[in-house]
Amino acid sequence: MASKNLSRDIEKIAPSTMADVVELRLREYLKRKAFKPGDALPKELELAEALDVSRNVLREALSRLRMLGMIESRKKRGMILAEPDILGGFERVMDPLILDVKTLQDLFELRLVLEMGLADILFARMTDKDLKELEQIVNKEVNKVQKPFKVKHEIAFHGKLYQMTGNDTFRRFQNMLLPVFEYVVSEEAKINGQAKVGKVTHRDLLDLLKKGNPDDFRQGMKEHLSPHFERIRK
Amino acid sequence: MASKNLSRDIEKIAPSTMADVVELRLREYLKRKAFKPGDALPKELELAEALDVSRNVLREALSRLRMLGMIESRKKRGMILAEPDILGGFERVMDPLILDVKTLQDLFELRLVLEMGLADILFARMTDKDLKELEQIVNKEVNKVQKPFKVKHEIAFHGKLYQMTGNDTFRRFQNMLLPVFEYVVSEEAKINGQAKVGKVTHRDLLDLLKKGNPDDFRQGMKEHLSPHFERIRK
DNA sequence: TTTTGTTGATATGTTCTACATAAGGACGAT
DNA sequence: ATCGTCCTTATGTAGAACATATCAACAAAA
Repeated sequence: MASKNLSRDIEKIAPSTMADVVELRLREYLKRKAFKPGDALPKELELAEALDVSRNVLREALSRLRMLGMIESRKKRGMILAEPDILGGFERVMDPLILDVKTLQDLFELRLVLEMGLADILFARMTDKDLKELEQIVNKEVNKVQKPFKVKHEIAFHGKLYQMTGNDTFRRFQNMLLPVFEYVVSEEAKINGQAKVGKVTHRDLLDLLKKGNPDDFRQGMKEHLSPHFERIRK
Repeated sequence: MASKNLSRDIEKIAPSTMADVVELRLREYLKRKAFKPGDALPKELELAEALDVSRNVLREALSRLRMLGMIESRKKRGMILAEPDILGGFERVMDPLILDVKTLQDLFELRLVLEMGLADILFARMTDKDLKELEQIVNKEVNKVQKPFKVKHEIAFHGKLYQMTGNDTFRRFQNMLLPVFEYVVSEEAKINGQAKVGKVTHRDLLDLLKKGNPDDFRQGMKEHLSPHFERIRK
Protein backbone atom coordinates (compact mmCIF):
# COMPACT_ATOMS: atom_id res chain seq x y z
CA MET A 1 0.00 0.00 0.00
CA ALA A 2 1.44 3.31 -1.03
CA SER A 3 1.79 6.11 1.46
CA LYS A 4 -1.27 8.24 1.79
CA ASN A 5 0.99 11.23 2.18
CA LEU A 6 2.37 10.80 -1.29
CA SER A 7 0.24 13.59 -2.65
CA ARG A 8 1.93 15.91 -0.22
CA ASP A 9 5.41 14.79 -1.21
CA ILE A 10 5.02 15.21 -4.93
CA GLU A 11 3.69 18.38 -6.37
CA LYS A 12 0.79 17.98 -8.71
CA ILE A 13 1.49 18.97 -12.27
CA ALA A 14 -0.60 21.89 -13.34
CA PRO A 15 -1.88 21.28 -16.84
CA SER A 16 -1.75 24.68 -18.44
CA THR A 17 -3.77 25.27 -21.52
CA MET A 18 -2.76 27.43 -24.45
CA ALA A 19 -5.22 30.08 -23.31
CA ASP A 20 -3.31 30.31 -20.04
CA VAL A 21 -0.04 30.83 -21.83
CA VAL A 22 -1.45 33.29 -24.31
CA GLU A 23 -3.06 35.30 -21.53
CA LEU A 24 0.28 35.55 -19.77
CA ARG A 25 2.09 36.44 -22.96
CA LEU A 26 -0.39 39.16 -23.76
CA ARG A 27 -0.06 40.73 -20.34
CA GLU A 28 3.71 40.64 -20.66
CA TYR A 29 3.43 42.14 -24.11
CA LEU A 30 1.25 44.99 -22.93
CA LYS A 31 3.61 45.72 -20.07
CA ARG A 32 6.77 45.46 -22.11
CA LYS A 33 5.46 47.74 -24.83
CA ALA A 34 4.29 50.18 -22.17
CA PHE A 35 0.87 50.52 -23.71
CA LYS A 36 -1.22 53.23 -22.15
CA PRO A 37 -5.00 53.31 -21.86
CA GLY A 38 -6.47 54.31 -25.19
CA ASP A 39 -3.69 52.82 -27.27
CA ALA A 40 -4.75 50.55 -30.09
CA LEU A 41 -3.82 46.88 -30.09
CA PRO A 42 -3.00 44.73 -33.10
CA LYS A 43 -5.82 42.88 -34.77
CA GLU A 44 -6.88 39.47 -33.55
CA LEU A 45 -5.63 37.74 -36.66
CA GLU A 46 -2.24 39.39 -36.39
CA LEU A 47 -1.89 38.46 -32.75
CA ALA A 48 -3.04 34.92 -33.42
CA GLU A 49 -0.53 34.53 -36.20
CA ALA A 50 2.29 36.07 -34.17
CA LEU A 51 1.56 33.74 -31.27
CA ASP A 52 0.94 30.84 -33.62
CA VAL A 53 -2.38 29.88 -32.12
CA SER A 54 -5.86 29.72 -33.51
CA ARG A 55 -8.08 32.74 -33.31
CA ASN A 56 -10.21 30.76 -30.89
CA VAL A 57 -7.51 30.29 -28.29
CA LEU A 58 -6.46 33.89 -28.65
CA ARG A 59 -10.03 35.02 -28.10
CA GLU A 60 -10.30 32.96 -24.91
CA ALA A 61 -7.30 34.83 -23.55
CA LEU A 62 -8.62 38.18 -24.77
CA SER A 63 -11.94 37.40 -23.15
CA ARG A 64 -10.17 37.14 -19.82
CA LEU A 65 -8.47 40.48 -20.21
CA ARG A 66 -11.77 41.95 -21.31
CA MET A 67 -13.37 40.69 -18.12
CA LEU A 68 -10.71 42.41 -16.05
CA GLY A 69 -11.36 45.59 -17.96
CA MET A 70 -7.84 45.68 -19.35
CA ILE A 71 -9.04 45.88 -22.94
CA GLU A 72 -12.12 47.01 -24.77
CA SER A 73 -13.00 46.02 -28.26
CA ARG A 74 -15.53 47.07 -30.81
CA LYS A 75 -16.24 45.91 -34.28
CA LYS A 76 -14.21 47.47 -36.99
CA ARG A 77 -12.41 49.86 -34.64
CA GLY A 78 -10.42 47.04 -33.09
CA MET A 79 -9.13 46.69 -29.57
CA ILE A 80 -7.80 49.35 -27.26
CA LEU A 81 -6.19 49.21 -23.88
CA ALA A 82 -8.53 50.35 -21.11
CA GLU A 83 -8.29 51.22 -17.45
CA PRO A 84 -9.14 48.08 -15.55
CA ASP A 85 -11.33 48.01 -12.50
CA ILE A 86 -9.08 47.10 -9.61
CA LEU A 87 -11.88 45.35 -7.72
CA GLY A 88 -13.52 43.60 -10.65
CA GLY A 89 -11.79 40.28 -10.12
CA PHE A 90 -12.44 40.49 -6.44
CA GLU A 91 -16.14 41.03 -6.83
CA ARG A 92 -16.70 37.90 -8.85
CA VAL A 93 -14.90 35.66 -6.42
CA MET A 94 -16.11 37.11 -3.12
CA ASP A 95 -18.50 34.33 -2.21
CA PRO A 96 -18.31 32.79 1.27
CA LEU A 97 -19.55 29.47 -0.02
CA ILE A 98 -16.73 28.82 -2.41
CA LEU A 99 -13.79 30.35 -0.58
CA ASP A 100 -11.82 28.15 1.76
CA VAL A 101 -12.06 28.73 5.49
CA LYS A 102 -8.54 30.08 5.88
CA THR A 103 -9.21 32.76 3.30
CA LEU A 104 -12.50 33.61 4.97
CA GLN A 105 -10.69 34.05 8.26
CA ASP A 106 -8.08 36.19 6.51
CA LEU A 107 -10.77 38.41 5.04
CA PHE A 108 -12.50 38.62 8.40
CA GLU A 109 -9.29 39.96 9.90
CA LEU A 110 -8.77 42.25 6.96
CA ARG A 111 -11.97 44.05 7.76
CA LEU A 112 -10.96 44.48 11.39
CA VAL A 113 -7.62 45.89 10.34
CA LEU A 114 -9.27 48.30 7.95
CA GLU A 115 -11.68 49.60 10.58
CA MET A 116 -8.81 50.14 13.00
CA GLY A 117 -6.66 51.89 10.44
CA LEU A 118 -9.41 54.12 9.18
CA ALA A 119 -9.30 56.69 11.97
CA ASP A 120 -6.58 58.99 10.69
CA ILE A 121 -7.85 59.36 7.17
CA LEU A 122 -11.35 59.73 8.52
CA PHE A 123 -10.46 62.67 10.72
CA ALA A 124 -8.54 64.26 7.89
CA ARG A 125 -11.40 64.12 5.41
CA MET A 126 -14.76 64.15 7.16
CA THR A 127 -17.06 67.13 6.72
CA ASP A 128 -19.89 68.55 8.78
CA LYS A 129 -22.30 67.28 6.17
CA ASP A 130 -20.94 63.79 6.66
CA LEU A 131 -21.40 63.99 10.40
CA LYS A 132 -24.99 65.09 10.01
CA GLU A 133 -25.74 62.23 7.68
CA LEU A 134 -24.05 59.81 10.03
CA GLU A 135 -26.14 61.16 12.87
CA GLN A 136 -29.31 60.51 10.90
CA ILE A 137 -28.20 56.94 10.40
CA VAL A 138 -27.60 56.53 14.12
CA ASN A 139 -30.96 58.09 14.95
CA LYS A 140 -32.75 55.51 12.87
CA GLU A 141 -31.33 52.70 14.94
CA VAL A 142 -33.59 53.39 17.95
CA ASN A 143 -34.38 50.21 19.77
CA LYS A 144 -34.28 48.07 16.67
CA VAL A 145 -32.23 45.29 18.16
CA GLN A 146 -33.70 42.40 16.21
CA LYS A 147 -31.21 40.48 14.11
CA PRO A 148 -32.04 41.55 10.56
CA PHE A 149 -32.30 45.19 11.52
CA LYS A 150 -29.06 45.05 13.40
CA VAL A 151 -27.13 43.83 10.39
CA LYS A 152 -28.75 46.47 8.25
CA HIS A 153 -27.69 49.20 10.63
CA GLU A 154 -24.19 47.84 10.88
CA ILE A 155 -23.89 48.07 7.13
CA ALA A 156 -25.37 51.55 6.99
CA PHE A 157 -23.16 52.94 9.73
CA HIS A 158 -19.84 51.41 8.77
CA GLY A 159 -20.56 51.87 5.10
CA LYS A 160 -21.01 55.56 5.72
CA LEU A 161 -17.68 55.67 7.53
CA TYR A 162 -15.90 54.27 4.52
CA GLN A 163 -17.71 56.64 2.24
CA MET A 164 -16.57 59.53 4.41
CA THR A 165 -12.96 58.75 3.62
CA GLY A 166 -13.58 59.90 0.06
CA ASN A 167 -11.81 56.76 -1.00
CA ASP A 168 -14.14 55.02 -3.38
CA THR A 169 -12.01 51.90 -3.50
CA PHE A 170 -12.41 51.57 0.27
CA ARG A 171 -16.13 51.94 0.03
CA ARG A 172 -16.55 49.30 -2.61
CA PHE A 173 -14.01 47.05 -0.97
CA GLN A 174 -15.76 46.90 2.35
CA ASN A 175 -19.11 46.50 0.62
CA MET A 176 -17.74 43.25 -0.77
CA LEU A 177 -16.07 42.32 2.48
CA LEU A 178 -19.17 42.69 4.63
CA PRO A 179 -21.08 39.65 3.35
CA VAL A 180 -18.03 37.54 4.11
CA PHE A 181 -17.75 39.11 7.51
CA GLU A 182 -21.38 38.48 8.35
CA TYR A 183 -21.07 34.93 7.13
CA VAL A 184 -18.10 34.22 9.39
CA VAL A 185 -19.89 35.80 12.32
CA SER A 186 -23.06 33.77 11.78
CA GLU A 187 -21.11 30.55 11.34
CA GLU A 188 -19.32 31.32 14.57
CA ALA A 189 -22.65 31.93 16.26
CA LYS A 190 -23.84 28.47 15.32
CA ILE A 191 -21.01 26.99 17.32
CA ASN A 192 -20.43 29.30 20.23
CA GLY A 193 -23.83 30.89 20.46
CA GLN A 194 -24.72 34.48 19.82
CA ALA A 195 -21.77 36.83 20.04
CA LYS A 196 -21.79 39.50 22.69
CA VAL A 197 -22.10 43.12 21.75
CA GLY A 198 -19.36 45.64 22.30
CA LYS A 199 -19.91 48.25 24.98
CA VAL A 200 -19.27 51.13 22.63
CA THR A 201 -22.27 51.92 20.45
CA HIS A 202 -22.52 53.64 17.11
CA ARG A 203 -23.65 56.77 18.89
CA ASP A 204 -20.55 56.67 21.07
CA LEU A 205 -18.41 56.42 17.97
CA LEU A 206 -20.25 59.34 16.43
CA ASP A 207 -19.54 61.44 19.51
CA LEU A 208 -15.89 60.48 19.31
CA LEU A 209 -15.83 61.64 15.72
CA LYS A 210 -17.32 64.96 16.71
CA LYS A 211 -15.29 65.75 19.78
CA GLY A 212 -12.48 63.26 19.99
CA ASN A 213 -9.28 62.57 18.11
CA PRO A 214 -8.13 59.67 15.93
CA ASP A 215 -6.71 57.72 18.84
CA ASP A 216 -9.81 58.02 20.98
CA PHE A 217 -11.92 56.99 18.03
CA ARG A 218 -9.69 54.02 17.39
CA GLN A 219 -9.98 52.89 21.00
CA GLY A 220 -13.73 53.21 20.73
CA MET A 221 -13.77 51.22 17.52
CA LYS A 222 -11.70 48.49 19.08
CA GLU A 223 -14.13 48.25 21.93
CA HIS A 224 -17.04 48.30 19.53
CA LEU A 225 -15.51 45.40 17.61
CA SER A 226 -14.16 43.63 20.69
CA PRO A 227 -16.39 40.56 20.31
CA HIS A 228 -14.80 40.01 16.91
CA PHE A 229 -11.29 40.62 18.10
CA GLU A 230 -11.72 37.62 20.34
CA ARG A 231 -11.43 35.46 17.24
CA ILE A 232 -7.88 36.42 16.46
CA ARG A 233 -6.26 35.13 19.63
CA LYS A 234 -4.75 31.90 18.38
CA MET B 1 -22.52 72.96 -32.87
CA ALA B 2 -23.48 70.39 -30.30
CA SER B 3 -22.41 70.76 -26.71
CA LYS B 4 -19.08 69.21 -25.93
CA ASN B 5 -20.47 68.15 -22.59
CA LEU B 6 -22.98 65.89 -24.21
CA SER B 7 -20.93 62.83 -23.43
CA ARG B 8 -21.32 63.66 -19.78
CA ASP B 9 -25.08 64.09 -20.03
CA ILE B 10 -25.84 60.85 -21.77
CA GLU B 11 -24.46 57.60 -20.54
CA LYS B 12 -22.54 55.56 -23.04
CA ILE B 13 -24.16 52.28 -23.97
CA ALA B 14 -22.05 49.35 -22.98
CA PRO B 15 -22.10 46.77 -25.75
CA SER B 16 -22.21 43.49 -23.92
CA THR B 17 -21.19 40.39 -25.77
CA MET B 18 -22.68 36.96 -25.36
CA ALA B 19 -19.61 35.87 -23.44
CA ASP B 20 -20.35 38.58 -20.89
CA VAL B 21 -23.89 37.38 -20.45
CA VAL B 22 -22.93 33.73 -20.30
CA GLU B 23 -20.26 34.43 -17.72
CA LEU B 24 -22.81 36.18 -15.53
CA ARG B 25 -25.36 33.45 -16.03
CA LEU B 26 -22.86 30.78 -15.10
CA ARG B 27 -21.88 32.57 -11.92
CA GLU B 28 -25.52 32.96 -11.00
CA TYR B 29 -26.10 29.31 -11.80
CA LEU B 30 -23.25 28.18 -9.60
CA LYS B 31 -24.46 30.32 -6.76
CA ARG B 32 -28.11 29.39 -7.09
CA LYS B 33 -27.36 25.70 -7.19
CA ALA B 34 -25.07 26.10 -4.19
CA PHE B 35 -22.29 24.14 -5.80
CA LYS B 36 -19.43 23.40 -3.47
CA PRO B 37 -15.77 22.99 -4.41
CA GLY B 38 -15.26 19.58 -5.90
CA ASP B 39 -18.74 19.28 -7.35
CA ALA B 40 -18.96 18.29 -10.99
CA LEU B 41 -20.40 20.65 -13.56
CA PRO B 42 -22.43 19.71 -16.62
CA LYS B 43 -20.59 19.08 -19.84
CA GLU B 44 -19.73 21.92 -22.17
CA LEU B 45 -22.11 20.74 -24.83
CA GLU B 46 -24.96 20.48 -22.38
CA LEU B 47 -24.31 23.96 -21.01
CA ALA B 48 -23.96 25.39 -24.49
CA GLU B 49 -27.24 23.85 -25.55
CA ALA B 50 -29.02 24.94 -22.37
CA LEU B 51 -27.82 28.49 -22.84
CA ASP B 52 -28.41 28.33 -26.56
CA VAL B 53 -24.97 29.56 -27.51
CA SER B 54 -22.16 28.06 -29.47
CA ARG B 55 -19.53 26.05 -27.68
CA ASN B 56 -17.13 28.84 -28.61
CA VAL B 57 -18.94 31.52 -26.67
CA LEU B 58 -19.44 29.20 -23.74
CA ARG B 59 -15.77 28.40 -23.64
CA GLU B 60 -14.84 32.09 -23.61
CA ALA B 61 -16.96 32.48 -20.50
CA LEU B 62 -15.58 29.31 -18.95
CA SER B 63 -12.08 30.53 -19.67
CA ARG B 64 -12.77 33.56 -17.52
CA LEU B 65 -13.98 31.49 -14.61
CA ARG B 66 -10.99 29.23 -15.07
CA MET B 67 -8.69 32.25 -14.80
CA LEU B 68 -10.31 33.23 -11.51
CA GLY B 69 -9.78 29.70 -10.28
CA MET B 70 -13.50 29.11 -9.88
CA ILE B 71 -13.46 26.02 -12.05
CA GLU B 72 -10.95 23.43 -13.09
CA SER B 73 -11.33 21.14 -16.03
CA ARG B 74 -9.59 18.11 -17.39
CA LYS B 75 -10.16 16.02 -20.39
CA LYS B 76 -12.66 13.28 -20.04
CA ARG B 77 -13.24 13.95 -16.33
CA GLY B 78 -15.09 17.17 -17.08
CA MET B 79 -15.27 20.35 -15.06
CA ILE B 80 -15.41 20.75 -11.31
CA LEU B 81 -15.90 23.73 -9.10
CA ALA B 82 -12.70 24.84 -7.40
CA GLU B 83 -11.64 27.21 -4.65
CA PRO B 84 -10.74 30.47 -6.34
CA ASP B 85 -7.74 32.54 -5.41
CA ILE B 86 -9.11 35.68 -3.83
CA LEU B 87 -6.19 37.79 -5.02
CA GLY B 88 -5.81 36.31 -8.50
CA GLY B 89 -7.79 39.00 -10.27
CA PHE B 90 -6.01 41.64 -8.28
CA GLU B 91 -2.58 40.46 -9.21
CA ARG B 92 -3.15 40.69 -12.93
CA VAL B 93 -4.44 44.22 -12.79
CA MET B 94 -2.07 45.72 -10.25
CA ASP B 95 0.03 47.75 -12.64
CA PRO B 96 0.68 51.43 -11.88
CA LEU B 97 0.95 52.25 -15.55
CA ILE B 98 -2.54 51.20 -16.52
CA LEU B 99 -4.52 52.15 -13.41
CA ASP B 100 -5.99 55.62 -13.25
CA VAL B 101 -4.54 58.14 -10.84
CA LYS B 102 -7.52 58.16 -8.50
CA THR B 103 -7.27 54.43 -8.02
CA LEU B 104 -3.52 54.72 -7.44
CA GLN B 105 -4.17 57.29 -4.75
CA ASP B 106 -6.82 55.02 -3.24
CA LEU B 107 -4.39 52.12 -3.12
CA PHE B 108 -1.72 54.35 -1.65
CA GLU B 109 -4.08 55.20 1.17
CA LEU B 110 -5.09 51.60 1.53
CA ARG B 111 -1.58 50.64 2.39
CA LEU B 112 -1.36 53.36 5.02
CA VAL B 113 -4.61 52.19 6.56
CA LEU B 114 -3.40 48.61 6.64
CA GLU B 115 -0.16 49.52 8.38
CA MET B 116 -2.04 51.52 10.98
CA GLY B 117 -4.57 48.79 11.61
CA LEU B 118 -2.03 46.03 11.80
CA ALA B 119 -0.90 46.67 15.37
CA ASP B 120 -3.50 44.69 17.30
CA ILE B 121 -3.31 41.53 15.27
CA LEU B 122 0.45 41.82 15.24
CA PHE B 123 0.73 41.88 19.01
CA ALA B 124 -1.71 39.00 19.27
CA ARG B 125 0.23 36.72 16.95
CA MET B 126 3.93 37.56 16.93
CA THR B 127 6.40 35.07 18.33
CA ASP B 128 9.90 35.37 19.72
CA LYS B 129 11.18 33.74 16.58
CA ASP B 130 9.52 36.44 14.52
CA LEU B 131 11.12 39.18 16.59
CA LYS B 132 14.54 37.66 16.16
CA GLU B 133 14.12 37.46 12.43
CA LEU B 134 12.87 41.01 12.33
CA GLU B 135 15.90 42.10 14.31
CA GLN B 136 18.18 40.48 11.78
CA ILE B 137 16.46 42.41 9.04
CA VAL B 138 16.94 45.65 10.95
CA ASN B 139 20.60 44.86 11.61
CA LYS B 140 21.27 44.53 7.91
CA GLU B 141 20.15 48.07 7.28
CA VAL B 142 23.22 49.68 8.83
CA ASN B 143 24.09 52.90 7.10
CA LYS B 144 22.74 51.80 3.75
CA VAL B 145 20.84 54.95 3.01
CA GLN B 146 21.17 54.97 -0.76
CA LYS B 147 17.93 54.85 -2.67
CA PRO B 148 17.82 51.29 -4.03
CA PHE B 149 18.89 49.79 -0.73
CA LYS B 150 16.37 51.84 1.14
CA VAL B 151 13.48 50.53 -0.88
CA LYS B 152 14.73 47.00 -0.48
CA HIS B 153 14.88 47.37 3.27
CA GLU B 154 11.44 48.91 3.39
CA ILE B 155 10.07 45.89 1.61
CA ALA B 156 11.95 43.45 3.81
CA PHE B 157 10.90 45.08 7.05
CA HIS B 158 7.26 45.76 6.32
CA GLY B 159 6.88 42.51 4.46
CA LYS B 160 8.06 40.69 7.55
CA LEU B 161 5.50 42.54 9.64
CA TYR B 162 2.69 41.31 7.43
CA GLN B 163 4.06 37.81 7.48
CA MET B 164 4.11 37.91 11.27
CA THR B 165 0.35 38.34 11.32
CA GLY B 166 0.04 34.77 10.08
CA ASN B 167 -2.43 36.11 7.58
CA ASP B 168 -1.24 34.97 4.19
CA THR B 169 -3.75 37.09 2.35
CA PHE B 170 -2.30 40.17 4.04
CA ARG B 171 1.19 39.19 3.06
CA ARG B 172 0.37 38.66 -0.58
CA PHE B 173 -1.84 41.69 -0.66
CA GLN B 174 0.79 44.09 0.51
CA ASN B 175 3.35 42.48 -1.77
CA MET B 176 1.14 43.58 -4.64
CA LEU B 177 0.41 46.92 -3.08
CA LEU B 178 4.03 47.90 -2.57
CA PRO B 179 4.96 48.47 -6.22
CA VAL B 180 2.02 50.82 -6.52
CA PHE B 181 3.04 52.55 -3.35
CA GLU B 182 6.60 53.02 -4.49
CA TYR B 183 5.38 54.28 -7.84
CA VAL B 184 3.18 56.93 -6.25
CA VAL B 185 5.99 57.99 -3.96
CA SER B 186 8.49 58.30 -6.80
CA GLU B 187 6.04 60.24 -8.95
CA GLU B 188 5.43 62.54 -6.04
CA ALA B 189 9.18 62.98 -5.65
CA LYS B 190 9.47 64.18 -9.24
CA ILE B 191 7.19 67.06 -8.41
CA ASN B 192 7.89 68.03 -4.84
CA GLY B 193 11.40 66.72 -4.50
CA GLN B 194 12.61 63.91 -2.34
CA ALA B 195 10.24 63.11 0.51
CA LYS B 196 11.47 63.55 4.02
CA VAL B 197 12.03 60.58 6.26
CA GLY B 198 10.00 59.92 9.36
CA LYS B 199 11.71 60.32 12.69
CA VAL B 200 10.85 56.84 13.85
CA THR B 201 13.14 54.21 12.39
CA HIS B 202 12.63 50.52 11.83
CA ARG B 203 14.68 49.85 14.92
CA ASP B 204 12.42 52.08 16.96
CA LEU B 205 9.43 50.13 15.71
CA LEU B 206 11.15 46.88 16.59
CA ASP B 207 11.72 48.12 20.15
CA LEU B 208 8.07 49.11 20.38
CA LEU B 209 7.11 45.61 19.33
CA LYS B 210 9.33 44.13 22.01
CA LYS B 211 8.46 46.36 24.91
CA GLY B 212 5.49 48.46 23.95
CA ASN B 213 1.81 47.90 23.34
CA PRO B 214 -0.35 48.14 20.23
CA ASP B 215 -1.11 51.81 20.71
CA ASP B 216 2.49 52.82 21.19
CA PHE B 217 3.42 50.83 18.14
CA ARG B 218 0.69 52.47 16.15
CA GLN B 219 1.87 55.92 17.14
CA GLY B 220 5.37 54.95 16.11
CA MET B 221 4.15 53.64 12.80
CA LYS B 222 2.26 56.83 12.14
CA GLU B 223 5.36 58.83 12.77
CA HIS B 224 7.39 56.48 10.63
CA LEU B 225 4.95 56.98 7.78
CA SER B 226 4.32 60.65 8.49
CA PRO B 227 5.83 61.88 5.21
CA HIS B 228 3.24 59.81 3.39
CA PHE B 229 0.38 60.89 5.58
CA GLU B 230 0.99 64.41 4.33
CA ARG B 231 -0.56 63.36 1.06
CA ILE B 232 -3.98 62.69 2.47
CA ARG B 233 -4.74 66.19 3.75
CA LYS B 234 -7.12 67.48 1.13
C1' DT C 1 -5.31 -11.67 -5.28
C1' DT C 2 -2.97 -7.81 -6.62
C1' DT C 3 -0.63 -5.43 -9.98
C1' DT C 4 0.23 -4.14 -14.62
C1' DG C 5 -0.86 -3.61 -19.59
C1' DT C 6 -4.44 -2.95 -23.33
C1' DT C 7 -8.33 -1.13 -25.42
C1' DG C 8 -12.23 1.65 -26.23
C1' DA C 9 -15.25 5.50 -24.95
C1' DT C 10 -15.62 10.31 -23.86
C1' DA C 11 -15.13 15.29 -22.50
C1' DT C 12 -12.09 18.89 -23.06
C1' DG C 13 -8.47 21.28 -26.01
C1' DT C 14 -7.53 23.14 -30.51
C1' DT C 15 -8.08 24.36 -35.31
C1' DC C 16 -10.48 25.87 -39.43
C1' DT C 17 -14.11 27.87 -42.17
C1' DA C 18 -17.96 30.62 -42.80
C1' DC C 19 -21.00 34.18 -41.95
C1' DA C 20 -23.27 38.10 -39.13
C1' DT C 21 -22.82 42.64 -37.54
C1' DA C 22 -21.36 47.05 -36.18
C1' DA C 23 -18.53 50.92 -37.27
C1' DG C 24 -15.42 53.77 -40.04
C1' DG C 25 -14.48 56.10 -44.49
C1' DA C 26 -15.40 57.86 -48.99
C1' DC C 27 -18.43 59.89 -51.87
C1' DG C 28 -22.14 62.36 -53.55
C1' DA C 29 -26.80 64.67 -53.04
C1' DT C 30 -29.35 67.98 -50.65
C1' DA D 1 -22.18 71.63 -43.36
C1' DT D 2 -25.44 67.73 -42.87
C1' DC D 3 -27.35 63.58 -44.19
C1' DG D 4 -27.61 59.07 -46.84
C1' DT D 5 -25.51 55.30 -49.43
C1' DC D 6 -22.22 51.90 -50.28
C1' DC D 7 -18.08 49.50 -49.42
C1' DT D 8 -14.65 47.82 -46.38
C1' DT D 9 -13.05 45.76 -42.26
C1' DA D 10 -12.34 43.82 -37.52
C1' DT D 11 -14.81 41.71 -34.08
C1' DG D 12 -18.73 38.51 -32.70
C1' DT D 13 -20.87 34.00 -33.30
C1' DA D 14 -21.70 29.39 -35.10
C1' DG D 15 -20.60 24.75 -36.46
C1' DA D 16 -17.81 20.85 -37.72
C1' DA D 17 -13.80 18.28 -37.32
C1' DC D 18 -9.91 16.33 -35.17
C1' DA D 19 -6.30 15.80 -31.24
C1' DT D 20 -5.47 14.34 -26.73
C1' DA D 21 -5.74 13.10 -22.09
C1' DT D 22 -8.01 10.18 -18.95
C1' DC D 23 -11.40 7.10 -17.07
C1' DA D 24 -13.29 2.43 -16.90
C1' DA D 25 -13.38 -2.18 -18.02
C1' DC D 26 -11.14 -6.06 -18.99
C1' DA D 27 -7.29 -9.15 -19.74
C1' DA D 28 -2.64 -10.77 -18.74
C1' DA D 29 1.01 -11.50 -15.60
C1' DA D 30 3.20 -11.74 -10.99
